[in-house]
Amino acid sequence: MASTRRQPSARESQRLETRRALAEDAIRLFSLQGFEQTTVKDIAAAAGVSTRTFFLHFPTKAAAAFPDHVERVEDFIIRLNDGSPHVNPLFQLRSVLLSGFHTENPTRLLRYRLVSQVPELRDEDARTDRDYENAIAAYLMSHWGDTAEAGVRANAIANAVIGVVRATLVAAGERGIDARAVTAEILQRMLGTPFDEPLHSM
Amino acid sequence: MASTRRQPSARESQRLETRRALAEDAIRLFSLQGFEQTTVKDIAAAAGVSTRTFFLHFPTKAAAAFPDHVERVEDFIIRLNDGSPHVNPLFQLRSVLLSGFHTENPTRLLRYRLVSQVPELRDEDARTDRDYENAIAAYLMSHWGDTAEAGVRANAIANAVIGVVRATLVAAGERGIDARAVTAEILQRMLGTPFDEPLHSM
DNA sequence: CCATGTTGGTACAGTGAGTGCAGTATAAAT
DNA sequence: ATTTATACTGCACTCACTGTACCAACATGG
Repeated sequence: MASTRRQPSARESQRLETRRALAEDAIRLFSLQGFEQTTVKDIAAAAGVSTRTFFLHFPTKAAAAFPDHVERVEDFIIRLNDGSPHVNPLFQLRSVLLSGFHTENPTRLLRYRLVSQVPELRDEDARTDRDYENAIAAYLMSHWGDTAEAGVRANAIANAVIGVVRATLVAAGERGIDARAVTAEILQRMLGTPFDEPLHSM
Repeated sequence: MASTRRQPSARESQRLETRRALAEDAIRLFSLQGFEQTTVKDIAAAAGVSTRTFFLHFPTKAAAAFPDHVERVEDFIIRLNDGSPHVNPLFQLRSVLLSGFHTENPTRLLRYRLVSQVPELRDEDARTDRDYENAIAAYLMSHWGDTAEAGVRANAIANAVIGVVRATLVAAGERGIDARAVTAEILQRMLGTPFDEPLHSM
């Protein structure tokens, strides 16, 4: 693949450390004094680098709040394509989405509370969700074929299920409740009937 | 309520005309020379006003591409609450969403092609979708009650159905196809079984 | 171990979105 | 006729983000 995991050379580990410090200080300052009140200059100063360096690591100020996004999407794609090729892809999708809840730790829930309170971070979150949507759509189309109708159908379902998960996580962040059961039930209703079989009663 | 529709006074009509000109020139210039290549200064100059005036009418550059957003959301809410209070709210929701497709004219589809091609406008579009999501969630909760679980459920469903409609419109904008039938079918599958009755087979 | 290319970071100047504020001119209200 | 409200302007300012030239430290091949 592109980045085979080799020994972290002195350079690479220093780079990762800078990135980690930037993300940590960004989230800390956003939580502490608010997103708008925090300038990129503040974040860079806290991490001990120049503001120009910040933009070598993150494309926007908001992106620093989602430092592990690429890895998480990659992991999601791997888990999607992990199962047997004979299982119904919608069942596989549901299973992967629900198993994802197990990886939610307190730190991430704290981050979701921050995200749900800051409009700019919600926007950024919606932006990152598009990568999951595209991954889901690509996965479904790899099973359904590459026709225009399958494309619309795959994208619609991808948007819908990500919408459910996003709403659940936002609710969990805002009200601090565990909404996994509700999510499971709604996904069951939405994905329970196989979408790739024709509808009889309409 | 707040703004009862009276005679458009000389001032109000002038203001509306300025706003209309700004939106029209914004969309025209975005399509013509690209979003990033167009500055707010360009738009204001084309409309014959100062750049400061642009920001009296629209909060951001991207917002000028969605000038009728507030009215459309208001109209959507009215249509949602229009039906009989005894009809299943999910059926009412589906009906209103599908009837909304009739109001899509060529101009709006052209706009959607622009939106689907420009990341910044897609972000703005996602932002405006939140108003629809909140409207749907509020409507559902007005039928289901104001409990925490109903809230999560209502928000999840709102996110899901808006996700379906968004995916459909984006697909329609990108590939120029009429995806209403697919949307209708997916909404039928998603909203066909009443979510407010308990699930028996799980 | 030295020469040389590579890379993470810096300094600096610039663009453009968006805001606060102090105006002006004209429509509207009294 | 006087006052008030409002659509708009001009200007100065902040800050996110970019292009470019640069440096210093590391990596690599002979």
